[in-house]
Amino acid sequence: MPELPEVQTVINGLNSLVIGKEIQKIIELRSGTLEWQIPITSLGKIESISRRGKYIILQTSLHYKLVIHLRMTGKLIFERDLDKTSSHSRAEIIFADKTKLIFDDVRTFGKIEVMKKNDDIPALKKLGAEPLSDKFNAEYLINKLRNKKAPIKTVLLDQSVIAGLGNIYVAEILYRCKIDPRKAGKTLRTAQIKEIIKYTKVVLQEAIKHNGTTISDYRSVEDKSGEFQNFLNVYGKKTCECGAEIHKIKQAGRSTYFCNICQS
DNA sequence: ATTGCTTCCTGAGCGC
DNA sequence: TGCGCTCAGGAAGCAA
Repeated sequence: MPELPEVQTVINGLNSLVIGKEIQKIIELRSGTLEWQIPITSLGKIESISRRGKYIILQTSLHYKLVIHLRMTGKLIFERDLDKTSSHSRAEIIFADKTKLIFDDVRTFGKIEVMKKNDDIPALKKLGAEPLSDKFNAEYLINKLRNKKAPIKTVLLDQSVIAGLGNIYVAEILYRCKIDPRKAGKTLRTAQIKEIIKYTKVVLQEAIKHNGTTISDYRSVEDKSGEFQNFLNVYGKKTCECGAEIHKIKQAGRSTYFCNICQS
């Protein structure tokens, strides 16, 4: 599932492949995928691409923007042949130079929203700090954890606390910090909170360096798998490096993997 | 205010 | 071979 490193890898790919391309049209192949806030006949060229949390934002020259969320199985695949199709194509952005960007999404939760460049994106207003920014520091997280009775695992998945983490990276971060995912957020010591800050940045940067994690569906814009799955310590694992069994439990409906020897 | 359950959806994997 | 079941999960919406 695309989390921050996968989304960033997609953006890096888009930056080298679609900047400056004129959007001729966008075709919706499955209803509910594409949402037009306003009727638009011409979007213009793709001017810049940015990320906020797990959202991809494409700015166009005629003062519009496309806001894309891949959710669990969404992929943006660049294709030079207009006739090529994809097995679960939900929408296609057709460029004037006869290339296209396919939005492929098995589980159909992903969305593309077209809106005016200066309009607020409601979902973005709720997002917490970018984990790789200076705003994500000990003081910030201490404040956010102050009243959290919920387990730290659940808190770190909350996009209004940190924008961009998902189930895989939260598991890996807590493993590196040696913190039990079941521990209530507000009970963490300052030293532990500092560890979370540190390893969140370390793990995300390492994952970006390896083009993200591919468990099943995730692919880059050039349809390549990531490599960070080869460096996971707990997510989807049966045995810890220490030799102990990795525990798999449910927290707020999500699976959590951890080593109860190393993480206590 | 906080938390966690349910919902959306499809395909993989499993037992029989 | 094929059926039915469970599981995977990001985030919105809702209920406690």
